[in-house]
Amino acid sequence: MTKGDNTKIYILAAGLEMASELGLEDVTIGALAKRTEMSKSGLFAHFQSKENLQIAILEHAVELFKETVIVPALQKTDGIPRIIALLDNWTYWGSKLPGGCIFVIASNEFIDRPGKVRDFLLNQQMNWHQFLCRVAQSAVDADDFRIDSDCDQFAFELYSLMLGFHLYHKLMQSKDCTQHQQTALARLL
Amino acid sequence: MTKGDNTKIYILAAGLEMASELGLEDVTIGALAKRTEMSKSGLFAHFQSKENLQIAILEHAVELFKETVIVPALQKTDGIPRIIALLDNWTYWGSKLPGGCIFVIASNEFIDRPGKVRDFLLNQQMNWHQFLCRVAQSAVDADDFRIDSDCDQFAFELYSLMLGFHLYHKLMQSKDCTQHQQTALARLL
DNA sequence: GACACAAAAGAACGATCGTACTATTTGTTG
DNA sequence: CAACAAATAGTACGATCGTTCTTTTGTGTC
Repeated sequence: MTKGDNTKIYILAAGLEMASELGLEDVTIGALAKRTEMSKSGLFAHFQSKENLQIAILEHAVELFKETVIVPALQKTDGIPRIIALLDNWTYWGSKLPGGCIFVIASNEFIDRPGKVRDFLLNQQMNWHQFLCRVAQSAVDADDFRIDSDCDQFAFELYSLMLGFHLYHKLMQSKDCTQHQQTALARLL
Repeated sequence: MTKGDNTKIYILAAGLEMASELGLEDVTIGALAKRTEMSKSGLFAHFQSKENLQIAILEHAVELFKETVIVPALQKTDGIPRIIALLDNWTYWGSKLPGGCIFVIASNEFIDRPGKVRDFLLNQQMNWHQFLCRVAQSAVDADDFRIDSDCDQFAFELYSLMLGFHLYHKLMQSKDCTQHQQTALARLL
């Protein structure tokens, strides 16, 4: 672990927080340099372009996401316990970032902005959906679900509940949304 | 209807489209002036500040939203027919804008950006939730729902499905998401 | 057609944008 | 400690940002 690598991680952590607050596009080199107490050029040298910085932030977020959400959930037993853990971990993940889950924020931001960042997000979101499908399938295999359950359908509905929770919690600061999400999940299971 | 009013409406229509593409923050005075073939200062004079422009775009969107989504739904009979119409109209509304529903885009954008724009969005989203609640209540009154249905819960789940559809459709371009949304709605009703 | 007022354009402001180039500092290795 | 490479800072670039002020153009009224 060289010095440059340490700095880079430090930058990316600050960049991730900033991206959650303002969106990826408004993580400007100058503002991020100020926040990390570096010079614009010193920071820029790590990434060579703003687009690379944006993708590096997302890659960093993916690593954190795996640590925070995926790995702990996979340690639970197959089926419903894992699904519940997944939802809990996802909520926790969103609570650690000021604007909530960076992938939700950035995905909405880049819906109509073609380029490498959008491509990355598209890929990440597809992977996430696939992962939810596999988790659902493992619940079927564990006999927690009816055998004819449509895993794609389940993944869509589960992620929709996360998106709903995100907006109700972060924008509207609804006190009931945790309960609403739990109730909806119970019916879904 | 004076000339200035006409121009203003024309600007707001272009601004709404641009905001759906890029987000409200990136609707730049200069870029919007180029798109409307006006001068920066000529355009600016209509709004006095960028914040006012952003709010004017949202107010314009609210008017359009009422015309497109709310009013036609209220013409349907109470209960399930109205709910189905609402979902259909909402989907149509999102399909007319390049980045999808401006309120979803802007809400995610302004989650952590305090100010008048966030306040406006917060209010608009609360109203939207309340409206969904009332529609659900009218379904209870029309005996389409069980009498003990929790309208808040229903509104949360219905809006979550819209948010899920939005992301799956606009970012991931999923072909199945219409079907998934329909299936989820059927179970919800 | 002259007058008054509204609407739009023009020009300029300091600030910040992303990026390029050059210098300086810091770390590692012989 | 010298030498070299890696990391960071300094400076400057044209472009664009939001905003202000002044000037021109357009519209409606007596």
